Amino acid sequence: MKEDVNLGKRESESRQRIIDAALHLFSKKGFSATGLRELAREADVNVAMVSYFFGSKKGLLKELLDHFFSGYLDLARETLSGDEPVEPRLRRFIAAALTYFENHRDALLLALAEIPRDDPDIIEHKIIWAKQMMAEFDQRLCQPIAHEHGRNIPPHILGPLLTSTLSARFLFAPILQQVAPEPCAPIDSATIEQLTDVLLHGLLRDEF
Amino acid sequence: MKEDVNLGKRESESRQRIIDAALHLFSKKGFSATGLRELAREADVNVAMVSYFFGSKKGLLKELLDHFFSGYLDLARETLSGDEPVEPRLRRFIAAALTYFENHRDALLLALAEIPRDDPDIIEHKIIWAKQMMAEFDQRLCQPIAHEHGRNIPPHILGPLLTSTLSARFLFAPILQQVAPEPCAPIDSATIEQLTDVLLHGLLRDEF
DNA sequence: GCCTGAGTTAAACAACTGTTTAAGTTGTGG
DNA sequence: CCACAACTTAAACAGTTGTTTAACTCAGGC
Repeated sequence: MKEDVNLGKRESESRQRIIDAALHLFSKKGFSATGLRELAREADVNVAMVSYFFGSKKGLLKELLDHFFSGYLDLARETLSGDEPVEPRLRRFIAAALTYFENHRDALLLALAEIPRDDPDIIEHKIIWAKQMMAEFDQRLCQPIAHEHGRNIPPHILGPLLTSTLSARFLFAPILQQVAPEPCAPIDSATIEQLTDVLLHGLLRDEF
Repeated sequence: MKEDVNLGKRESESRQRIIDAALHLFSKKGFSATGLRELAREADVNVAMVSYFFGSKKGLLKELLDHFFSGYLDLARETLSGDEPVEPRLRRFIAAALTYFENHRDALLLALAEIPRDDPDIIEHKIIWAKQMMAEFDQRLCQPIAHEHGRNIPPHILGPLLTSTLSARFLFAPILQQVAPEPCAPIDSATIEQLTDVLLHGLLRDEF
């Protein structure tokens, strides 16, 4: 984050309204298709406030992505740490990630859209995050799984697999809500259990 | 597709160049962040040719998405049909989908980004596709899995789960290629086998 | 009350956007 | 050769874009 981004002594309400409006609009229309005047209107601020608080439209995007990715990394570290066998740790991770995604649906959709993008202004943050996630998954999941269960899944397979599988419901929810109501319901413990079951079976059971 | 979209008696090379350039640029930068002049430059055509061939920029997007989604639906129908048990059919589907995604990496990334978008001009196609996929998965996978394996996974969970899990490697490849070289290598049979293994274990094995 | 910093605004700006239009070119068939 | 359809182009257009700037307002501290 640039040093010249303005932060008041008190947490600014306008700033938070911009963030909320940005998450909403960016997730539904995409970053580039959302104009700043539309965003400002929804946030009830003047269009210049985005530059004032975030330096630029892209600065706003970076902040949203950084916040989301670092939250995800933090929860992975918290849930995967410890000396227990991998299974309870993986259970904890799955439940925590699903809850995190549920609570940050818009940010998740935005992040998923931005992951494969190659914008030079943004890519470094993503690379830093990806490296840290890969390291965490390798140390905390891939190696213990290999040790305890004899399955060798490299981190560049396991990382994307976990994140995508756990994201799936949320990614498709906006379109599936037009087909059936269930996908938009808040994720419940039965669904968490079901997805946990599928993933634990898939990752920790013996050769098929 | 609008009737006034121009199709020549001979397959137009310019048209195909536009499609190729669009897939490339839309997948890397997103639809809205890709300007038509940039696209025309890469395709070596005049900017008016997009409207000439596709009616509009959005017409081009619709065509790319329709083509991708219908290909995916077709392969699902082909691989999942028949009276065999669900396991060999699911195996076939997984291998075919991974190959399809490998061969249409750019279109996949574009489609994944567009899935949660709510653009009124495009959403109907996605809904039609989603309904058809759900019906296919329900009939061909959910019900047989419940029958043969006693696992009840609703189509609105299974559909997104399969598609996302099989997409994962490709979604993260552009960013992970900066971390390690493997994610960008063409998908090999060992990786297909590994992902098949994980999914079959996860979906078809007994309660954990 | 004054000063200062933070927040806010309206206007301006240069650049870009997708689309349209009219003219021109090319290829094919009679 | 001519007619016609398909393809191609350059220019124009109205609208939109993100950013900048200067002026103003507000709040807090001295």
